[in-house]
Amino acid sequence: MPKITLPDGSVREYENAVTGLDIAMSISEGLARNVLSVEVDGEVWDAFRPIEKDAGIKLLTWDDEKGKATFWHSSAHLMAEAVEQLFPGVKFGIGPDIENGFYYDMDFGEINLTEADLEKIEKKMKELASQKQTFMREDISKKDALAYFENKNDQYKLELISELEDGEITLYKSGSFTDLCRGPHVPDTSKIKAIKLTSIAGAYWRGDETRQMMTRIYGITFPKAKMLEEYLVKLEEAKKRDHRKLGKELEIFMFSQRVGQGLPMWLPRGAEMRERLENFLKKIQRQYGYKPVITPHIGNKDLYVTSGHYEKYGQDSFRPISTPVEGEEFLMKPMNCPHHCEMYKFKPRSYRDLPVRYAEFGTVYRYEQSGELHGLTRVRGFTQDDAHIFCRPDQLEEEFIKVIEIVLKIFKTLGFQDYTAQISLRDPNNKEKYIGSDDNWEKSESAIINATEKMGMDTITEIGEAAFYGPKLDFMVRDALGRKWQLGTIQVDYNLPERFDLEYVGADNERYRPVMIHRAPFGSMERFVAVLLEHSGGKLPLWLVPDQAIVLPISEKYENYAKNVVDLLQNSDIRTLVDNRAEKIGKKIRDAELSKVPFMLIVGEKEEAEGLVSVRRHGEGDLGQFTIESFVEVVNTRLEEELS
RNA sequence: GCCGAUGUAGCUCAGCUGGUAGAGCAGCUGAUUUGUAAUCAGCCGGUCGGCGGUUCGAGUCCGUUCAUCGGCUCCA
Repeated sequence: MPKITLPDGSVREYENAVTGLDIAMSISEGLARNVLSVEVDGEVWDAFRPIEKDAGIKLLTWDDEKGKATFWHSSAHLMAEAVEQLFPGVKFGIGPDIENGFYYDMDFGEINLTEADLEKIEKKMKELASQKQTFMREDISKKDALAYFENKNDQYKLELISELEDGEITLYKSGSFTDLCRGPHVPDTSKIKAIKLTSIAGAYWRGDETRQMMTRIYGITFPKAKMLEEYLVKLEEAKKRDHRKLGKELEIFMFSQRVGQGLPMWLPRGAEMRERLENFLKKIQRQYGYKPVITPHIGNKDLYVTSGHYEKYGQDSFRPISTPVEGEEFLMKPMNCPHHCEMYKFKPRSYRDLPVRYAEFGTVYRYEQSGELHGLTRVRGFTQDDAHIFCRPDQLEEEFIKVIEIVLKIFKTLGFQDYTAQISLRDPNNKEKYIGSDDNWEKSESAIINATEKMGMDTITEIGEAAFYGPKLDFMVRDALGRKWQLGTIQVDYNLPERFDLEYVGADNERYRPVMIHRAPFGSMERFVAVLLEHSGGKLPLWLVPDQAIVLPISEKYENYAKNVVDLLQNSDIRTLVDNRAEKIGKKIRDAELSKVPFMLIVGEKEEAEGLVSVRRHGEGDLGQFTIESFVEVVNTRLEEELS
């Protein structure tokens, strides 16, 4: 006689074991149609699995993330079934649901799958889905499970099973396909109405590059055809916002094969924009007591031997630069901290001098793997808005808080409201991956946790994600389309002060070791600008945008007046262009709209006669006529709002 | 680095089964002198990513290499 408690607190009693579907049916038929799975005391179950004991349940539909996950996981099975029918003998790895859809890793042996095959599989899936195949759950002993997949000659499933405990193994069967699976699944395949296999890619078995390369097929499915259409439209929108496309269109940056892969070059409009960002941060840093420093682009190899980076990354980096002196080697600097450590050592430091905060927009070079390069977000040469804070252990938490303030100020100014702060701690079961004493790790981890708590921040904590030298706090932002990007980072480091033998003299005249904080609120200028472009869709804030206004004379007759307007605006520090082409005003407006200039100033007979401009706002339209002075004021007010 | 795909004018793209390149936009020139998202005409522009091969003949087929894209892995 299970007693079932629903989320609203109501309790229903049933005579016998009851399934999620039964419960849904007893509420309404519509709900029963929509239910995908059911959460039973916090665990997601099949909606068709009998509940025998008292439980608190929640019926999951497409509107629940967990319901979606069930839907997509079942879709992965459906795809596997289709593949197995079309390509008998294919072996299966894993096929989970993901944030947007699902994938399945499969070993096709000698067969080379092409995009055209995706359509075939898709078609087969639709056929199978419409057969309304039910999913069946079956508990199976380890022995029987091994025997089953032994028979199928699927070494991947055998490997997975070998790692499972007897008694916790289940199979799911739908149509002709049986899979090792924890579940849960949707009641039947007919719920899967719209199917799109999106891409095909290679993926190492269990993410290990020394192991078999499998074929991964990504797909997404929906319960309604319209949802798929909307999703595809959203994908198109995302493509339009791609910073690689916008960077080209807006002339922000470029790459050249001849210069080299992953080596971005900032075009004038991009370089000016970057300078504005840098100046904005420099001003804040001055207020927070940072001192600018400048260091060279290369450093002696010994510097990185001392820092420990050479040992860890030397083999995967740009090769050292040799000199006429036998045995002398330099490295392109992969980070700025070793240089800054040496600067700390320039003179003896007193406890009164700390914290010392050295800031530098430092360009660094890292040999990223070629397949990993991606626009401005992943490059081989980039500029960090780097700074290193050398402080006493008792100052650590306070300094950490101040850095967080800077990061939050930047995010606020640039409109990244939706961010996640992730605390990355070390994996206590895998301590040999990290350097530094247990004691130091504990101290720095608690400093980060305390600082975020005092700032009242929402954080997520990831165990095992720390850098090898210390824990960190990373800021991830979501862009307008919900994609996640890592930007700012704050990292505690007890290791480099040790390796560089950094010291300060305490009040008791004893020598002590300072703590170091690495921090970069933007992360890198390249990545930040990339994210900013995608976040804004190229409609940059007025204070950053390359050209703030463009004057559009109606005809040649008003060119002189247009020139006057440009001069006046430039004198008021408004970045202004003029379009003097012999084109009609409609064409000039169209081109200006496409190039995303925030303000278009149309000038013709009326404007010249009365000393006015007709203002059109990008994406909004005509704002009416303004005097030059009042337009300047509109711009300045807007700038103040943005930077306040 | 690995798997797969792609690579034609500054940009976006066409070019069927091999017969020696084409459009729109941009640019230039001229005409037009224009009132809130494309005025018209003419012209310029490509050793079809590079190298090698097959062939009477290759943008089209093969090999190789470089770059880009989608993933995997990695990210001081």
